[in-house]
Amino acid sequence: MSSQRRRKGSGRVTLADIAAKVGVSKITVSRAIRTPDKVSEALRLKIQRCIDENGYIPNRAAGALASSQSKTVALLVPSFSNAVFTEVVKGVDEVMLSEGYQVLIGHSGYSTLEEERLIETFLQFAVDGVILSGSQHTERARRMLGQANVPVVEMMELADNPLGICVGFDQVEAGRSVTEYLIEKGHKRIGFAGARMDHRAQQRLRGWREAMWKAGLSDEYLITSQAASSYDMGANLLAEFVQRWPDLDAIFFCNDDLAAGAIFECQRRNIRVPHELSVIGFNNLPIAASTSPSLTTVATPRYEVGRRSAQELLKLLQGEEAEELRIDLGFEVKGRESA
Amino acid sequence: MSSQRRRKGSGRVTLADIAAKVGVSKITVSRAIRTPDKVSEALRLKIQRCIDENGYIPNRAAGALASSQSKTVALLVPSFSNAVFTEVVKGVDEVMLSEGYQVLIGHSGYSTLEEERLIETFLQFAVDGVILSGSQHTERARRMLGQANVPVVEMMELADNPLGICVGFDQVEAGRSVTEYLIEKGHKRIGFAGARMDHRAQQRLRGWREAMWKAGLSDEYLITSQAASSYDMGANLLAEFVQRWPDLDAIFFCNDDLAAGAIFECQRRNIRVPHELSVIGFNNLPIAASTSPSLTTVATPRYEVGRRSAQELLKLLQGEEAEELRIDLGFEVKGRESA
DNA sequence: CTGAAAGCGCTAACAT
DNA sequence: ATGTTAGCGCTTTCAG
Repeated sequence: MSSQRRRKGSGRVTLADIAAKVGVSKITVSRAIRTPDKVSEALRLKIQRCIDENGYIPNRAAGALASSQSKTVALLVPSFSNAVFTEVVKGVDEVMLSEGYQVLIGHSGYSTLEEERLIETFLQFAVDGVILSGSQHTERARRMLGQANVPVVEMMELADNPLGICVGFDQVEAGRSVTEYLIEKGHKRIGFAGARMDHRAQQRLRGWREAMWKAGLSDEYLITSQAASSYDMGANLLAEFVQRWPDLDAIFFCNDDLAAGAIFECQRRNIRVPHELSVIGFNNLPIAASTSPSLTTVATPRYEVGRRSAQELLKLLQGEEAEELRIDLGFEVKGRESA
Repeated sequence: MSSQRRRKGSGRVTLADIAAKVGVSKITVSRAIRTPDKVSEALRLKIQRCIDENGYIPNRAAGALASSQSKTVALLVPSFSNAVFTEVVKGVDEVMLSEGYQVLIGHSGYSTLEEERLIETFLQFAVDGVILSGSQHTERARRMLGQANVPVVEMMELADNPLGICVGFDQVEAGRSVTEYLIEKGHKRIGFAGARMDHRAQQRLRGWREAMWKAGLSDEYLITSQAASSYDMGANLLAEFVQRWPDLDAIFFCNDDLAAGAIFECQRRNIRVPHELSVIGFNNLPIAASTSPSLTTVATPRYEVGRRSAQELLKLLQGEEAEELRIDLGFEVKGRESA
């Protein structure tokens, strides 16, 4: 007859159920789970058995509410189809998992507006920290992150004005370096081919341009597209380059997908790489080592960026002050057959 | 003063804060957000302004707790680096987002034990539904899902005994089909090359074997590895095949990554594909259309599998009964240059 | 080592 | 159209 304002509840087994069955208080069950050494062994075992038998699964929403700590962090990447980020995700995930944090992953599709929407969503989940890709965010996203007062790490590039701290490498410098590598090899007419020109690709373009200027070479051999990067797009870009500038020495493709597509197109057109034309890519994705000829490219520390970002976030989460605001993990020009 | 059992709280702006500032009750603010038409326009506007000004972000943990629905679903994939699943994720995400659900993504690294761990974690988040890859799960995972009483969709293969419903295509049939395609082309010595032999790859292998038997052909040309799939592995497998069986007609690689790697190796070895050797892959990833020669493969409806899985889960979430338990989305042999 | 009471921030249920 | 009250399932705080 206990009727009167009955609520549904989830119908699942709760901490209170376990407590009642074992004949202890809720807090003791809670302790047995979270701080086992604060509960006598006998009791702990008894509680554990009851938990197993009843398939009790703690409700984290309740826990988060009570402790105002969700033990989750948000990780925002531009895209899953971009293999660059799969390793970043792996690095973040491994570190966070080992510290008992759950990583909530979102992909913005290279849209800062979608990123803003995701930040809002994840903030609703009361994430304890946020890892973002890049340094380009909407005003509102910045404001929300500020108000929420959560630690933020930006990765993959070194922001001038980091929201919190940033972990990555100098994309401009990388673009410059690899262009200088080509120049040192004696190339003069060096093109830049880009697609999906996100902020990082634009920085590489800037590096190319600076290197060309510095060497007194022309930066006219430039074709970029805002469309998505793909093997096909790489093939198309190559076709356009050889048609417009038949006497080109080399082309710097802003990523390995494009460069690999260009290599395939060269095979079809019987353009001998690197004898007639040098091709370089960016990122050192697995495909770079496998094509024929293999692809000269820039090796980027993606996995390490993920790990380090997570480690730094963890420090902030534990209340430590950041020592370095901009953590540079470097890059390396990887000479192979194509250039 | 008012001291006595004070708790920390999150320090963030809450619904109560907004209610107090506007001078209404909490539930009215709640309604203004969730069911705007149940609040007078004037009040709604006033509340909305206050929310914006104060940067209020609803706490979903609290909402989930109160309503015992989280408006989130879990999506478990074996791997992010496998491009097959990036499209599945995209399909699921698009559909779920459009219905106001947030998708929590986890990757099991092809381990059913890791999958079990993820299921437990996501169940702690009180997800409303779960989408799994494949039909292989641990006993404990099955039990947890059963007890949690959430709708489950398994995707990518057609389980004999689905946990809930399943959405995919017949992997055995696909393996058989593409082998028959080769047989019809007049090939007799057809090899099967596999890596990371997950359950789906094993089913394709079975299809190959069945087709070979049916045609009275030998199934001796078989090499598989439990190691991860990669371009390199494809190249290695090709090398091993041509060494062991120099007179082979064709090789069915269990996925496009392997097949592409094999194509690259053929280029290096000057093995003319398809004249000397036919090569086929599986999945029709973007690379299949781009290599030279382009890759004959099996087009699989990955994106559609994602969308449909989400749609079916949505139906279950709304309490509808499942009409079909096994939803077959088919596949298509995609003839190109390599076979 | 164990427990009682209070409350995290929100929504369901029952008013008016 | 708006409000009151209770309570979701857990952890914190204070006590013993």
